[in-house]
Amino acid sequence: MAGSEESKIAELKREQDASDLEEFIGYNLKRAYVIVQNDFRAALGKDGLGPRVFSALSLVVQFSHITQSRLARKLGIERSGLVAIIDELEGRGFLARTTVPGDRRVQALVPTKQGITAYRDAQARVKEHEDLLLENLTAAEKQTLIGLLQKIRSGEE
Amino acid sequence: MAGSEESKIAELKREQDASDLEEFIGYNLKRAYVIVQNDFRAALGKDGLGPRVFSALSLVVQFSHITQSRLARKLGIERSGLVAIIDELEGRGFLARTTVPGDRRVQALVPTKQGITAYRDAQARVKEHEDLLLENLTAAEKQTLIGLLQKIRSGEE
DNA sequence: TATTGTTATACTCTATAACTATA
DNA sequence: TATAGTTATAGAGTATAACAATA
Repeated sequence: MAGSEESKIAELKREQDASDLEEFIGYNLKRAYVIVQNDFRAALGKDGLGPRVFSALSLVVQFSHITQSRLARKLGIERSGLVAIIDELEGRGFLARTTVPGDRRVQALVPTKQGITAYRDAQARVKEHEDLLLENLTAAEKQTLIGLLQKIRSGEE
Repeated sequence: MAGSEESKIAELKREQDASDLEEFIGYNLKRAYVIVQNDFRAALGKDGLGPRVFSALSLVVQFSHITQSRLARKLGIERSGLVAIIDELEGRGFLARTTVPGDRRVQALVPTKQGITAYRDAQARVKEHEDLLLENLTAAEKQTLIGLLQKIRSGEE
């Protein structure tokens, strides 16, 4: 009877998991990403920073006086797409666009004290949520995962 | 001199990689996903199937006579979002909406011969591209990655 | 000529809500 | 009442192309 029950479960599992799609890295990445992203939004709440805005703020806090062009390159998005993100961060009072003596084209992005505090707070909350979401992964597995994802990313030009 | 050159490279690498963001699974997932997705689109060309449409076709080929509701659930999207995807596949002649005797609400999705052929062809091309893109990962690493991603996915309700 | 920030625009993906026809 | 498919709509996210100011 244990055998028959096992086979029933196995059959169910096969029907659920056997899809060709499961073999594609891309499909698995997408599905996993959606889960983690939803968790991210839950962590920071309805009026909290979105993932893109959070990432931009993170880099501005860490690399004060970075220019928008450099930031866009770091984030892997277009300069034009960054404008709205910086507008939002400036609107929230988390950073300032400052002029740079010697090159009046660029606008160095400088985090405010409030911005730094908000980032530290958000960072802690996202970390906490992510840890809880991924509690069925060991620390070693998480490290392996990050390593493999960065290996994929390392091929980018 | 080798030492000084090494330290310069190390310093550059540190500046590039030291970001807090790199510690987040979500950020790494997103960046890796974008790379693989772009590769996917390159694999199937400008007028080829998009990732979502490919995924839907895959499941219809594999689970013939699946209903739209079941398919949407399998793909993790809303019923309403699936309509345009099925429209496109039907427009390309890759599947047919067929009535089901006994329940006139549902429309069983049946792949055409052309649809099956197109899927097999696309599947092979995507696989080939993905293998090339990820050639710096060993087969074992790819298996590990898929396993870890599915572990994340397994927590979903 | 090239680069920085910007605007305008369009396209993809996705969700929510409401409708219809069935059950 | 509930479900399947559908429509309408809106909001992210992103890219492309063009522009003004500056180098």
